[in-house]
Amino acid sequence: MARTLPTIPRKSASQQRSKATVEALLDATARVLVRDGYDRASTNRIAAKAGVSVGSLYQYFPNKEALVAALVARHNREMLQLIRDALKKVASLDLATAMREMVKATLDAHLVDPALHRIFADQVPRMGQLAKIEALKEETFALIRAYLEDRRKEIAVRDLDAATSILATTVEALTHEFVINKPNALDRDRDRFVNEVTRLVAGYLTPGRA
Amino acid sequence: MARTLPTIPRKSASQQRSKATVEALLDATARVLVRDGYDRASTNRIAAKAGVSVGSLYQYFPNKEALVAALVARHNREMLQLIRDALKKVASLDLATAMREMVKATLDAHLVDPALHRIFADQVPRMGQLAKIEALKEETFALIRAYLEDRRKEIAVRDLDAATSILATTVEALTHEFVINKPNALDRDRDRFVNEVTRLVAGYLTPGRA
DNA sequence: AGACAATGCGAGCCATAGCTCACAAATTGA
DNA sequence: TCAATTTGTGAGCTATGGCTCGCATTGTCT
Repeated sequence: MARTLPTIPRKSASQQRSKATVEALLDATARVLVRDGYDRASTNRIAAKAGVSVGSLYQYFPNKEALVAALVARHNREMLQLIRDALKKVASLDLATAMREMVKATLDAHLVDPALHRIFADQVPRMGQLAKIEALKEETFALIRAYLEDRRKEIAVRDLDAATSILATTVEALTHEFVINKPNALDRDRDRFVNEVTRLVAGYLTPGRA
Repeated sequence: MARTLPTIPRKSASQQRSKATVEALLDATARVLVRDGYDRASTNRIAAKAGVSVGSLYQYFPNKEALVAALVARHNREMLQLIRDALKKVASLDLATAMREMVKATLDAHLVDPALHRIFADQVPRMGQLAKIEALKEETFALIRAYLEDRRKEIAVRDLDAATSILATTVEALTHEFVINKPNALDRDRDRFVNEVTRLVAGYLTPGRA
């Protein structure tokens, strides 16, 4: 056999292998969590689903908590990226439009993997490392707060932190509830939802105009 | 010893005894949940704390899930009673005042036992019988919806169900967040909070007036 | 008093799940 | 080629916690 191009170095094959293992474990964790729930998602089951042995699992994650926490982190990164992009795009637009885009982005974020997100919300205990489920909220808070700061003059609110908190919490809670209770919503339903939520928060920030 | 009044019948002493046992178990469950968290709250520990044996525990509750579910139900009953009373009082008042009272009642409800409520929210998995944690929301929904129906003409919303859902979810989420993040809030802080939330929801229902 | 029922007891069974460890296979570098 | 290193394996150890069951105590009724 002609061994073609032996000089081209494969870039760290071993690293590649282990990376794939880690990815497989995270993917399997997500699938098993969704299928069986948090309690029934044993590390043995997850490893089996990933096609690796438990031993390998514990080579990359010190315990079950850390494994799930890593998955949460990955999921939060994906969601947060959408929020970030949306707020970047509307930085220069008016408040009502910006709010609308933020609500839409939040909805999109929740549609990344609703089933998994629901498991996180309903079954994964927020304690220890898992408390970082909340990290998403904190980062979102920072993004929104930065935007509001920019537009401070246009909004009718004294305490910016309080307003940010109200905004972030409200939009998050409403979006979560909507995705859970209307899993089969059509585009039309989603538009209506976005309309209502936008009206709610925009009216709060700028009470003047209807 | 003079056995005084032997003729007066104790009303069903045995029933009384078992009722006390059940109460002790529920109280102990609450305390152990708050102290140790859901996972560490073993039935043995709870029985010990209640001063009864595990066997007695399983005489009144088929399993751990049912035990915690019973506690959740008791807690929800207490909270819901406050909401119910508040809405009954304001049935004839104007919308803004009614909203304010509802927000205040929701806050009071969350202050019944914040630590326990937090455990329910953060650690108790919403599955199986425990899903009834959500029952509180549904009943609150019904109460609010009935009120809004009464005042339909005054509010600027097409879909009453949607409005109710937005209202209930928003107030609940904001109140929850407030109680969690500001556990040592003063009356002054609470008033401010109630003001803001009232403005938010009242502005949503009646966009006309600021 | 005596019998029957209701309630309480708690050592221990059993299933499960997190995690370890001694070993094997793959990969790399020289 | 061959040792050294990285990566993978999975049977099984250990701890834990839900739950049972045979027995004891308390209470009731006649």
